[in-house]
Amino acid sequence: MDEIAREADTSKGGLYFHFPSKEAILLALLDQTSLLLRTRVEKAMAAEQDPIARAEVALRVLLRTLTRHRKLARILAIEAIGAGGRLSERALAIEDEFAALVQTELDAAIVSGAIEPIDTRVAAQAWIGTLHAVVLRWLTTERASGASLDATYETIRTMLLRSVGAEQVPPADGRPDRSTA
Amino acid sequence: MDEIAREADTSKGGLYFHFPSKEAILLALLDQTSLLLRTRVEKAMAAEQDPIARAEVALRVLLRTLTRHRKLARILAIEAIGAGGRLSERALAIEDEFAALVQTELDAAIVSGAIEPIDTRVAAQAWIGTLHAVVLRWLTTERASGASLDATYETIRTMLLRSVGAEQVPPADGRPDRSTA
Amino acid sequence: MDEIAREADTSKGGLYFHFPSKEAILLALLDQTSLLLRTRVEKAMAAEQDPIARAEVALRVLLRTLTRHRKLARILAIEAIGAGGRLSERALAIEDEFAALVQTELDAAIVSGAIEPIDTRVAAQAWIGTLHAVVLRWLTTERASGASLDATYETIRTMLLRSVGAEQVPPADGRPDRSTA
Amino acid sequence: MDEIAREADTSKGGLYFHFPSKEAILLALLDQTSLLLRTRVEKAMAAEQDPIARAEVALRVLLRTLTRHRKLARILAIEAIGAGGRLSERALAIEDEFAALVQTELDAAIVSGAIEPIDTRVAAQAWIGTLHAVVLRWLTTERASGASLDATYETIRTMLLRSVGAEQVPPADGRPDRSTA
DNA sequence: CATGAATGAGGTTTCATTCAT
DNA sequence: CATGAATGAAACCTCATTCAT
Repeated sequence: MDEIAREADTSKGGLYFHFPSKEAILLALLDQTSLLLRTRVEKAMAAEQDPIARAEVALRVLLRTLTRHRKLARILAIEAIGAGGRLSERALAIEDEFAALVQTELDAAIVSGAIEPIDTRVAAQAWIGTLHAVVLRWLTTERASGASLDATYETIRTMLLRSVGAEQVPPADGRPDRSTA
Repeated sequence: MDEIAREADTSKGGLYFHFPSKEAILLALLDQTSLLLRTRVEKAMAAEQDPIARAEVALRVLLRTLTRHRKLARILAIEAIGAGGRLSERALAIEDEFAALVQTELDAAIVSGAIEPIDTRVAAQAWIGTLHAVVLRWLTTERASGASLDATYETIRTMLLRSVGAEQVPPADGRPDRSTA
Repeated sequence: MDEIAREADTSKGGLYFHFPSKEAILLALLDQTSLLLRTRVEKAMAAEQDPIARAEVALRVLLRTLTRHRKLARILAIEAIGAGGRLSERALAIEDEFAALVQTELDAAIVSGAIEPIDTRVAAQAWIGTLHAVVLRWLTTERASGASLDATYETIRTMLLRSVGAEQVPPADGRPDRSTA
Repeated sequence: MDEIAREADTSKGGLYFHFPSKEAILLALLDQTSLLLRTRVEKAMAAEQDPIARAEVALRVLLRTLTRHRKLARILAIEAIGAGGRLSERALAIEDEFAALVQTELDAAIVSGAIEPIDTRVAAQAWIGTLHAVVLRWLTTERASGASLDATYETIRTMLLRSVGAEQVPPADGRPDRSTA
């Protein structure tokens, strides 16, 4: 609490005026962070039409945003989960939210016939879990440059699309991919 | 330490006679657990010939063993990672060990032509990350029955094999799977 | 720390709010005590002109003040020295400070021709060491009354003055001593 | 106790077979050390006839022996005194023993007319206290070479002899000192 | 006699929380 | 609303002593 007060340029008493406990502060931080993430992810998804493209761009933006906010990524992917209590619950619930976002698109992709029927709840969890693993690895090694992360992303993008039997959609950079024509 | 001493039916002093610090106890616990896991996984892998089958059985045994030792799974998948310091390092190193096991098989599968070339380090991380996600979900929800876990496993098995472009190998129970013929 | 907190009518946590460690508390106590002693000693020295008289009054006031604060004398003369670490260093440094005070006067006495040339650093240490011995003896025996301490002081005063070859100066109580005329 | 057992090439249990407590071990160590010191000092004294020479050689041998056994000097001059309880008592009693040795010679010197009447108990304490101060300073600074210690000793020898009004006796190396003739 | 595993009281320090100002 | 001194429970660790083998 001393450190939080110092960083926030206020006093410990001031913190307790606004929040009932330390856990409440961290919970609020998680909420705010997840809102930031959701907003960015949903904005990017709105720019895509195809369900698979929407799911894919969700992951891409998630990864890009987390790697731009290393400390928040640490909190979401490591510290909150290991903290126990309501913090763990909330951190996992946030992952669930993003999984639900992905699941919705996978469901739509099944309806449109783009992919074969599959348990989309588990599939979405797997996608988010893979992203989690990549972020975790990046957080716990300093070498990983942005370039290597981009290469890593291309690899998992290919794997995840294949995992649900999706034809390779064009990369998000807009270059049309005619291989499926 | 009081709680550990109580559970171990000994005293705090006795603990410190055998271990130099609390961290050392937990580190030893991680080592012992990872050894148990490795032993079971490698034994199961030895019974398979095909690289993809070996990789697949590794995941299956890992999942089965972790779900049979809920507390150790909690420690490996959640608590050690969030604990910071050497404990986090070790927990991640253990995941890396299993990823390396999988990577070796994927490399062999590429050499044998069973799957297309791919960045096997990332692919193995993705596989383990997916398993991690499944275990995490199981740990943080009590409803999940053994049956639903088995169903979940079948889903991710299919996904993971597809993700590296592998033909669907027969399930480990020996029933031939002709769907890909 | 429990005992310090109790005596100070505060809590252990309160102590740690004001001091970073137990050692810091004791160090501060040593500093405060040595400041008190120095102040009294220097005030008394300022009232004397003759270097030997100034050195002598320093010892007299030191002894008088220490015997009026038995607990602090215990800490300075016994406990801090045996405590090890920075506490020992500081306690010895405090004795050195007083030795330096005495040394300055002995140097002046040599310059003025009042005493023969001598290694004043060692001589000052010897004077302070003699005082230390007297205080130590008084601290570790309860019988010693103020009267016997005064008699003891007269004996060591005579010895110390003789040790540097000083003519017997008049006692500080102002009664002129013509025995050396 | 672990450290003592290790240094003594035995076990903690073995220690407790021979001694009832840690304090008893240290007390025995003090006793043995003081016996060693007494033996050497009394042997050297026996070689001298003149009381003042005997007192002086006592101090010289004490200093020489302590500086040849730095660890024991530390224990006697610092650690035991600060340890509290029976250890402090015993360490001070040992200093008292040596003071008594010196006192006996000073008494004889008074009887023989070599020095003026004086409170020999206090005088002997002062002599030992001066020696204590010199040893303490040597123990807490590493620079002090043997040579500088010898020079220091010459200074305090002169001071101590003067302090009781003794004619300068010849130094113990046998060279007659005629300066006082 | 010797061993070393075990004990447990006590040590210092931390930190989320409270509250008088 | 804000401050920061104060609280005290709990954390990790130490070590003189005991005792079954």
